[in-house]
Amino acid sequence: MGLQLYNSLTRRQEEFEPLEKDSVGIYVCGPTVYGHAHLGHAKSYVSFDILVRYLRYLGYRVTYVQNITDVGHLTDDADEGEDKIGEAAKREKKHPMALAESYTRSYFEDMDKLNCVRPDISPRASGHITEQIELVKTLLAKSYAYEVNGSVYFDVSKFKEYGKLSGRNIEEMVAGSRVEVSPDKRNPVDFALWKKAEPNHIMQWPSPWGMGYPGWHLECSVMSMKYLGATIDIHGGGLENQFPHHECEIAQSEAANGVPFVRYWLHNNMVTVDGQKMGKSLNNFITLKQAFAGQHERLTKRYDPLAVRQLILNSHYRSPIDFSDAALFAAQSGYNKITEAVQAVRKKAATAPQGQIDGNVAEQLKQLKDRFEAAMNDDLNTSIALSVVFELVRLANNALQDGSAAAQTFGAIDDLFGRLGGEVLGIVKDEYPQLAAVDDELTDMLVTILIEQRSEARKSKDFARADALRTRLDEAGVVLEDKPDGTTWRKK
RNA sequence: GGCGGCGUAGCCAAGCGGCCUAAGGCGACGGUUUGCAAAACCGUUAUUCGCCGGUUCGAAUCCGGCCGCCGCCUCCA
Repeated sequence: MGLQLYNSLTRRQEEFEPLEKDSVGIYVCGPTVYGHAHLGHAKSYVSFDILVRYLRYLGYRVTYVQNITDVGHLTDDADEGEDKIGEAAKREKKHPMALAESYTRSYFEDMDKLNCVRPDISPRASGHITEQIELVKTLLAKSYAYEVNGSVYFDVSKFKEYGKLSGRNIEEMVAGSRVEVSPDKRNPVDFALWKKAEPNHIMQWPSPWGMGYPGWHLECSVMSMKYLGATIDIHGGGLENQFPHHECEIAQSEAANGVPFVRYWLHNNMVTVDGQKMGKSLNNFITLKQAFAGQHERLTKRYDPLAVRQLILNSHYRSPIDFSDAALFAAQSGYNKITEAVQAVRKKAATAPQGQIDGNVAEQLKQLKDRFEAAMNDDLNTSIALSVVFELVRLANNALQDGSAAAQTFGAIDDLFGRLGGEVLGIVKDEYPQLAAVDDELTDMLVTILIEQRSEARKSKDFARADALRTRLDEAGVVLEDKPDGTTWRKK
C-alpha cells in the first residue's frame, strides 16, 4: 500500500495519487512577513517539509511552491482594517517593501536552521498584482463578482459549493455573523477581491477600478495556478486558514477555471504554549530566534533548532502540540542521544576492520526501514517513524559495544540513519562540526589543557585531584567523558 | 451562540474493534561497565486508557450521557 493522506475536503484518509504519474505539485500557504517566525510557523512548515521530503524519498518529482505574503493581508478579516505589512512598516519606520524583505530573510534563516528544504518557488504577492487583477476581471466577466465604489467583491451566493471545505453553510454564517458588515457588500459573507485604497494607504496599484490593492485570498489562487496549474495535487496550510482563507481560494479558483482547484487539502493543527494559545498578550509568544537563543522568560535554556524540529515530529501533524520548557528539554535530550549515536557510528565505520556485514543486523535494518515506511505511508505518522529511529539508535549502540562488528555493518547503519533520519525526518545531519570547536577555539584549547592535567593525575592515581578538576569543569558547564580511546568533553 | 478536536504512565506521545497483559522519547530507580563518574547497554516504572452506562464473543478503540481542557468562527501557520 502506498502513501495515504488525510484529505480535509473529504474528511477521509485516501490513497495519494498525483494527477501526473511521478510528479507532484504542492502549494503551501506561506507567512505574512510582518514579524519574526514563531513556534506556530515551525510546526506548520516542518510538517509540510516532511511531506515534501517523503514524497521525494518515494521517488516523486515534487514542485514545492510556498508564497510570501507581503501585501493585502489585513489586520482583521472583515475586509476592513489595516494592511499588516503597512502597519508594521509604520511602526518600524521602514518602507513596506524593506520591512517585508527583512522579515522574509529572517524567515528563511529560521527555516534553514530547522532544516526545512527551501521551496522551489517562493512567489511574492506584490510581484503578482497583474495576475491578480486578471483573475478579478475574469470573475467579473463570469458574474461571480461585483464592483462597488472602486472595490470588487466575490458574490458568495453565486458559488453554491462555498463552505464545502470547512463544513459550513452560508445561511448559518450570515445569521451568526459577529463582524460588522461593510455596507458595500451585498451579502455579509462576500469577501474582497480588490480593495479601493484610501489616498494615505501605503501600498496601492492602478487597476480598472482605480487605485487599490488585492484581497488577501487572491494571491494564493493566482500564484498556485500560475506555477502549478488550474488543478493542483496538494494544498497545505494551517487549520486556522481552513476558513475563511482556503474556502475563498476554492471559490475564486473554481469559479474562474471551472475545474477542481485542489485534489488533496492538508491542514496541520495548532500550537499552544504552556497549555494556552500563543498570543502576544499572554506573554507566551515565542519566536524561533528566541527559542534557539533561549531568550524568553518561559524557557530555561537555549534549544537546538533540530531539537525543536524533533519535538514537532514527536506528535502527529494533525494533533495540536503544546510547547513547554519541559517538552523542549525532553526533545533536546532525545535529539542528543540520536546525534551521539550517529557520530559514533560514523567514526566506527571509518575505523573498524573491514569484513562482512552482520547478517542479523542487515535483517533488522530492513525491518526498521519497512516499519518506518509503513508509518510514513499512514498519513505521515512521524511519531512512529521517530520511534523507529530510536530503535535504530539502540541497534547502533549495541553494535558499537560488539567489538567484532565490521566497518560494513556500521556503514549500513549509517546509511539508514542518513535515509530515514536525514533525508526524510531531517534531524540527522550529513556532517557535524567538531563539537568542541563549535563555540571557539580558545575554549577548546583551554579545556584540552585541563583534560591533559587530569589525565596525568589519573595516571599517577591522584584521583582527588582528577575529580576536583572534573568538578570544577562541570561547574563551568563542561562535562567530561572518559572513553577507552581518551577523554572527550561537551557542553552541558 | 455555531463548528471541530482532545482527555492514555511523573511528563511528552503513538495506538482508534481482537496481534494491546498499550510503541517510542524524557525523567526516576536497580544492575553491567568505570578508580569514581559520564555516556552506553540490560531491567523496572499504565492488568490499564477522564467518569458512568450501552453495543459486541471481544472496546483505550464504536454509541449515549456527564465532567474537564483546547482550538476555529475575529489577525494569526
